[in-house]
Amino acid sequence: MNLSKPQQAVLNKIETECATTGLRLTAKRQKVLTILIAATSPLSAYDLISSYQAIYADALSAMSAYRMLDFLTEAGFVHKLSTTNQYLICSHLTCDHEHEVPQFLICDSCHDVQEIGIRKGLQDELESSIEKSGFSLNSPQLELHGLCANCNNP
Amino acid sequence: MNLSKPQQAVLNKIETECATTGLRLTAKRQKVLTILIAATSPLSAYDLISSYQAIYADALSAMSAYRMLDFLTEAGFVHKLSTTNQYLICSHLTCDHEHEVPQFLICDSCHDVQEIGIRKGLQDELESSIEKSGFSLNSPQLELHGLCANCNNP
DNA sequence: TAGGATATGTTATAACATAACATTTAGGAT
DNA sequence: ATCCTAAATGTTATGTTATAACATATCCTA
Ligand SMILES: [Zn+2]
Ligand SMILES: [Zn+2]
Ligand SMILES: [Zn+2]
Ligand SMILES: [Zn+2]
Repeated sequence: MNLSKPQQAVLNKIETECATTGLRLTAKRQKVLTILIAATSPLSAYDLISSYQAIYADALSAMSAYRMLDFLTEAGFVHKLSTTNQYLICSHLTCDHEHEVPQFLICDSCHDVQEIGIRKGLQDELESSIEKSGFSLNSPQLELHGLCANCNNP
Repeated sequence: MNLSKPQQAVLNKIETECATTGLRLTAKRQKVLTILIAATSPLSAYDLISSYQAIYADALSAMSAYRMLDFLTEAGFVHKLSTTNQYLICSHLTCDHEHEVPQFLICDSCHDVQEIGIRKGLQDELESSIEKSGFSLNSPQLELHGLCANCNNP
């Protein structure tokens, strides 16, 4: 499986981070990551399984797929879109800035997804408005549905 | 099935609104609504089916359940939590103010859910920050996970 | 190189959701 | 009132997403 240069950079970054933190990036996990990095749109778990079979000529069981997706999500390399039950590589792995609260703009027409970071001040206000009620946030993630620029002006 | 006074008010409000707008609130839909209004926590579609069977001694097929949930959601009476695949009655049906962007605080410990409205200015900023990228929002709904006040201070 | 922790394999099944087509019901036009 | 049409519901089957439970393999460390 061939990755473009920027895609390879993402993989390298993850490898480095795993080496540093002690997370185990096994061969299978790396293959799964590679598929997600190369994907042009979010994949369902079973999409991933099909791709894996097609690309590596090797089976990936549902159980394993979910375990690996959990691992990668937990580590922050991958995000899950819970409105569509799909998984995608984080778009901000090779950025300098710290990773912000992920906010996804999901086009309901062409299914393109853009990951943007929520502005700090906005996030703060969101959090403070929430914490007034005694609620403490875990990890907010916003999934916003609508139409992308292309689909708006066809 | 007995509803408390405020619960009955919610149902009445919905009945009135349907009468006004021409939406058809059939007997089955009303029964489904009643269950959701009386529920103390969000229900999965299959929870609803079980309750329906238990309470009305009558079958509700999965197909029908999903169709009714779609209808009620579409009408704005019910919200779906896509992070948990559950449905719940809107908490703001009998409020005076217009319904705001729904924002759910979901306790990952006790599974309590609180529906709050996002402050107008915050919503505006969220939207404008998004629309700069040419994206036009459909109906944003925020689902935020964390710990509720009770579970924070046990 | 033994032993424990972590990861993966395997099988089965649970939980969530929709397709396709038949039948019934509600409400308006004649 | 009767017909007509659209909307709602019934029915059966199946597709899709996700996890349980237990076995085996692999990795790391002492
Ligand atoms: Zn990200
Ligand atoms: Zn689009
Ligand atoms: Zn609401
Ligand atoms: Zn709680």
